Amino acid sequence: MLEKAYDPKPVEEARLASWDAAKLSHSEPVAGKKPYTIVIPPPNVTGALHIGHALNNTLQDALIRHHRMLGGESCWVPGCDHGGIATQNVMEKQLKSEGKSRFDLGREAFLERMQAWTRDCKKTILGQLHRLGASLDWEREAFTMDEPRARAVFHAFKTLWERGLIYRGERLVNWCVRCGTALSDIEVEREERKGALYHIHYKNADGGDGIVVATTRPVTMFGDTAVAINPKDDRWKHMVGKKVLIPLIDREIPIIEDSYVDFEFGTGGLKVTPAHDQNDWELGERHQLPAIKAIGPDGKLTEAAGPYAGLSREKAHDAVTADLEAKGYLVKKEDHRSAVQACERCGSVIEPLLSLQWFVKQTELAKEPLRALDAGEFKIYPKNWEKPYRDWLVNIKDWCVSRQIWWGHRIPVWYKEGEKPVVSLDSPGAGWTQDTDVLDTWFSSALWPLSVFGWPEKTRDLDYYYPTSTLVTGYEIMYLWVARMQMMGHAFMGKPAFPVAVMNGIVRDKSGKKMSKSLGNVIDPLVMMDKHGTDALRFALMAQAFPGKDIAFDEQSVVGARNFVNKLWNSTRFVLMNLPETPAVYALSADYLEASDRWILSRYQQVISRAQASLDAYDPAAAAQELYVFLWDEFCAWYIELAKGRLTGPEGAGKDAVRAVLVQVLAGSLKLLHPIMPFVTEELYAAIKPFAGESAEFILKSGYPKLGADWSNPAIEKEMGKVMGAVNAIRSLRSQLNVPPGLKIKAVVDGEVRHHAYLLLLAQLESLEPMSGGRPAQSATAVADGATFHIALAGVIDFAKERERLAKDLAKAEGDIEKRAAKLKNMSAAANAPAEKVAEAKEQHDAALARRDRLKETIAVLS
RNA sequence: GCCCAGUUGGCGCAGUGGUAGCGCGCUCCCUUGACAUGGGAGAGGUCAUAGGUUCAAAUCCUAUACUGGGCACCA
Repeated sequence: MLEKAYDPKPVEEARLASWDAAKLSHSEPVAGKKPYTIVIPPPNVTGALHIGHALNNTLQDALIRHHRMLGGESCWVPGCDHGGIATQNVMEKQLKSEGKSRFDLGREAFLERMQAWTRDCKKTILGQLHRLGASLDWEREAFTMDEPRARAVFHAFKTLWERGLIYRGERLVNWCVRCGTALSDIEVEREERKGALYHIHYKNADGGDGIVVATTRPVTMFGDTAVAINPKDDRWKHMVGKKVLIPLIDREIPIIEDSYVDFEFGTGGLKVTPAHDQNDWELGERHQLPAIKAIGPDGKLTEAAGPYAGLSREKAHDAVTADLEAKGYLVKKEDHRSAVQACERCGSVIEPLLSLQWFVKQTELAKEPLRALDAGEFKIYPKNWEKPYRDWLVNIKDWCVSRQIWWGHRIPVWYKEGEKPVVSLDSPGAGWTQDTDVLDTWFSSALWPLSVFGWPEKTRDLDYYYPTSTLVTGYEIMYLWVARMQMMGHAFMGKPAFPVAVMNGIVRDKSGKKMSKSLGNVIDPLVMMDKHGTDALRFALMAQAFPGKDIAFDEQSVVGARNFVNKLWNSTRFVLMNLPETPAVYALSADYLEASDRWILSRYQQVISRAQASLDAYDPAAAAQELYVFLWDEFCAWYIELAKGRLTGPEGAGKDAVRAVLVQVLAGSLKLLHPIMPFVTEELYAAIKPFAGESAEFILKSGYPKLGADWSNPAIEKEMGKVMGAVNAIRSLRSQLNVPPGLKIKAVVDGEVRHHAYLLLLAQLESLEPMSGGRPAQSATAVADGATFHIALAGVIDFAKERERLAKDLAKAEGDIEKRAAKLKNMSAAANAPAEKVAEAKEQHDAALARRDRLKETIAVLS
């Protein structure tokens, strides 16, 4: 017999062990069978998983399990991402705490240490996924930097190079001074920061008045190669063609005209620094201006800054502004808010820096993904993400893929004095040296759906599993990852990597703030699992995972889910208690069924299709809620209570019939819940399956629930609705009169109501007789739809109070009638109101009238 | 500046034309043989605002306000 309360820990451990032993989540190509494939968004090896991973992976697991139950060959590929800069930063922090830097170790020793760290980290992460119940195909574990993936990366690089889509060139790139590397455009975040706008006087070289320019960053002036004005700007027109001197260093630069300059901003004079600003770079190109670097890759000023050379950006800023003021160059300083770019990984301010980098041309690669989107070959859920995705592809810029870090795939290009560079995995021979940069981590991530199946080899797996079926990931990496996988998929396989991408939201704290270590509001999924059980965490997340929406996560939701798990446990316990010890099969049959049986079967049938439809629409929250309400409010609260009538009675066909309904509906519900709560459902299924006539070793292999016949029965649902209404009315009356819940009372009924036995059972009635003659003395009245109940309570009833209570009911009823009458009037007057709806409204209106009349009648008798 | 999403009871959220729902919290009652991780009964919302379409609007349209996000930015 089951314990009184569900204890997750032993069940989870035992079930995981049995699933592993049976290799339940392993997949091999099966000829003629269409696979359902998902590749995991590989977590970075930066530490442990957070609650967002729990959401993302539960979502995928639910889809995988669901498809497996539907009979598909499901394959979910696990793995981790080496995580480039993010991971290197973690290691550098570690080193720093030891008082070292990566340069102290040297490249080789550093990479060795990274490998060791990676091994540990992978173990942690995969262990956590396992613990979460993720039915990943563990034999297919991949890593973005393992040998097969390295081959894929090399092949991709080489192919793109040969197609002329990769080039090296000196461009202005986003440079993170702290990380010491270039970044792509989407790895920088923009934020508005408070700053100042400095108006600086540049004197004429020949001694004239000169010009005043406005800038937020005076330090960049050492890289100025011109001052630009708008050709329509009369204030400065006379300056065109003249030369001015950069303050403090007195280097001569020309005044040029360009319509880019906004003469309403600042002073109308724009200092042009091609080496440190994108717009200035473009201006420089137009006017063939030289680019002078004033700031180096280390964030310090260069020789171009004369006396300030060697100072950091920040120190130089202070020194330069102070000197400008002291020497009278500073005309004005005003408060100014400006957009600053920050490194997404470390938050430091990005320096636009001219440097030699590798780029992947994007315009051509974006063509096929765009076509696929427009052709409906690729869909994003929820759909509103499709527009930003399209816009990004349309306006795409070349992708800077080289990073000046050590952790990553080294760029497979070799150089030798006097030779053309060669693309090769290994050294082409003596005297050749390899490029020291590594590739952007997203380069290997972009190949993930291909590389995990052995591409570039034409493997059986690749042929079978590619393209994958669904990608589930957070919307924050739609450009970084989703779009790039599609580009690579089209480029190398001629097909999208997946026809569907499902975007999950961000798990925030309960007040809606993003979780972060510094805020101290991080929720550890492991802690939640330990405290409340894995199924509870999974259910809590799924129940809130509305498509694309962020979740405000409150631990209370897990407690609620834990209670639900326990409810499920106990409902099974109840059913088992009412079954014989020696298993017998209770198959569903139409014989001996009562109204309540037909009612729950009708409801159950609807739930089966709705749960499936919701999951098919990638709406797990709808499925979870549907199942929650069905199980708790309908199966437990009503059906089990009604079943007790027969279960406490004598053995016989009727009792076996109710057992069959209990067993079959419960077993099916467990299957429906399994994708969301795998552990408890497996445990309970094992206990119930002999009675359900099933023999699958695992619930996952038991198939999706189906009903042999069509049990849909709207008439019974309506009929039972009336019974429930009557029960509620009597219960309400009892409660208001403070009748003890256990006390059985006598009642008489005026009007027609069916299923007296149900009323006796659920409303705690001793008897229910049809009213003969008048209303019983000393009684209170409950008015339900179609029937009036009087319960005799000698000595208990305060007539004044009873009248008051009924008057309140009457007021409600009158209000109700008013609304219904207005609606009916509207509809009747309208020519285009559907007849069916009008009839419905009429029926409701008449019922309300009848109810009011019966209330009035009762009140009249009382007074 | 452009675009997208959101605005529903104390809190978190469902609800795409026909009498406002759920979870949590709150109030009262109940340890009745599945479950107090439970049961029963309640209180609590003019569905952001203003217009419009419609017989009928939380739901469709248009504006406005606020919140969040994406994109692009004037140095």
